[in-house]
Amino acid sequence: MSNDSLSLTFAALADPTRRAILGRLAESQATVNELAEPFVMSLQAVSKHVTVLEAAGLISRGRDAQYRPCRLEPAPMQVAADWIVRNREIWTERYDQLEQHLVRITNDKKKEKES
Amino acid sequence: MSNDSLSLTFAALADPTRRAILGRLAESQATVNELAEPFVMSLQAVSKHVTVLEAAGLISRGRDAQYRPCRLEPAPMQVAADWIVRNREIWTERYDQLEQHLVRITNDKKKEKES
DNA sequence: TCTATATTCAACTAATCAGTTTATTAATGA
DNA sequence: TCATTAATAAACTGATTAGTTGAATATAGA
Repeated sequence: MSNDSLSLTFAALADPTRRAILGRLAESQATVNELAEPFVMSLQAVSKHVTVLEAAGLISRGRDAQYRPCRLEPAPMQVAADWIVRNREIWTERYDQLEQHLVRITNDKKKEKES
Repeated sequence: MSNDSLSLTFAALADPTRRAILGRLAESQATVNELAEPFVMSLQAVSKHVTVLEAAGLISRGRDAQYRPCRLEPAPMQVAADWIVRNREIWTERYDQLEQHLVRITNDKKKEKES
C-alpha cells in the first residue's frame, strides 16, 4: 500500500469494519472496548483497525485514566471527498464539452440542409 | 479485502497509479497502452490495475479491433462520495446538537443570574 | 500493595496485492 | 498466410493485510 495521505484514507475506508467504526464515532466518541462490542472479532483486531484509522488521521485519541477515547477527525474524509468531486468535475466538464460539440455538429448539419 | 461495492471502490481508489489512470480517463477514453505510457511499470501491471478498476465498476471497456478502449463510469465514485457526505452529515448534526446544547446551558445560566 | 480493567505488543498464519517475466490469444494488414 | 500490434493469462516473488492467541503495560481503586 502507498503511504500518501489520500491512499491511507481510501485504504482505511476500504474495510467495512472500519467504516462501521467511523459510523459509530460519528454519533459520539467511544473507547476501544465500546467500539469492539458489536463485532464478533477479537478486541485486539478492533484495536488494530483503530490504529489504521488513527494512522490515516481519520480519528484521534485522548487519554482518560486507562481509557483511550476515540473521536472522529473529519479533515481527511473531506480531502477524500474533494478528490472525488474534483475528478467528477473534470469528467462533467468534458461531458459538457462533448455535448456542446454534438449540438454544434447537429446545428451545422441543419444549416447544411437549409442551404 | 471485502468485496462489497463500496469496499471495492475505496480499495481501487487507494492506489495512486489507479487514481492517475482515472484522472487520465476523466479527460478522454483511452486504450491500455495509452494508459500505460506515462508509467515506469510494465504494461501487464497497468493491465492489472485496469482490471481492478473495472471490477470496481469505476471504468468499462469496449472493443475496437484489437483495442479495448476504457472509459470512466462515474456511478460508483458518486456512491463513495455519498457515503462520505452522509457520514459527515451525521457528524455535523451531532456537532450542531452539541452546539445547541451549549447555547441552551449558557442561556440557562444567564437566566439563573437574572433571577 | 494487590487486583481488576483497558489497551497494546509480539509472534504467528492464511490470504491478498503489486509487481515481475514469459507465453498466449485476438485482430489487423501486407 | 505471416508478421505486427494490443492485450491478457499464467506462474512466480516479496510485501502487506486481517485475523488469531498469549503476554505485557498502564491506570484505578480496594
